[in-house]
Amino acid sequence: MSQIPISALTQVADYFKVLSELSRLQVLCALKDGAKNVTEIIEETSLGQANASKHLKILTQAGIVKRQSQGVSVYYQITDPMIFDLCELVCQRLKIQLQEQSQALKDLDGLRQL
Amino acid sequence: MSQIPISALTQVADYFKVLSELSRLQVLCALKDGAKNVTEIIEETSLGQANASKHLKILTQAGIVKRQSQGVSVYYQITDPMIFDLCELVCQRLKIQLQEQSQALKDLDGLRQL
DNA sequence: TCATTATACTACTATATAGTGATATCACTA
DNA sequence: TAGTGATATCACTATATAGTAGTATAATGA
Repeated sequence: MSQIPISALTQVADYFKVLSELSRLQVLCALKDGAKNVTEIIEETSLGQANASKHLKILTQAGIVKRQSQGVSVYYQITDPMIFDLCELVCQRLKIQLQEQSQALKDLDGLRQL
Repeated sequence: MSQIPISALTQVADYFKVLSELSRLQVLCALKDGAKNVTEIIEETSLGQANASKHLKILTQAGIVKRQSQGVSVYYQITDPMIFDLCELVCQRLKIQLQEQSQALKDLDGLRQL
């Protein structure tokens, strides 16, 4: 029945999994305006060094960021700005859901007055 | 520094987390062409009954699907087709990455001939 | 060469959750 | 009202992974 092969769906799920951690989204936000080295990323995200390093590895392996040594430090940058489109779509959706909830609350409040 | 508040980013991460499981994507695919009841969903996805029920609850709580009792059975349907846009974007990206990898392999192969 | 700084890796703990069998609940029917 | 089928929930196990302390490696400068 499923037209889409499991293997493809698994890859999509894995991609979403990379984006499903607050810490990694924080790293991506830190890189939104351009490349930064690990120290800068740590400062901006308040992640521990080892932890930041681990997340950067995961993001690199997923092809979402790109690693570039420069002297003693390592610069990371976004490979694919598409991820911000993804986030934007999700944000819009969450906003709509909030509005609907708020409207439902109002309706409920109206009911109470009967 | 981070313009985006942690709380908003957390919600985005949570939304991605819901989409980061193969089983849940399978359920969503099963619902792509319209509402189905739990039995049909189980048949199409080969998930266990308890497991399917759990995933349907998670998808419902995330506002991605909608639950509707109809007699003895319960029908679920997609609330927001936007998720398929998300999947499509990710698929496109994965395709590009595959192409790049394939090209890199070719380049490596060319190198070998020198 | 030694010291220092930046980054990565290893080993570990704690937590979250996917999957599953058993049970509960609910709607319908004989 | 008892029985049946559909769905949800509970309790449990197994697994994955986020965070962290400590250590290793690599580049630079004294």
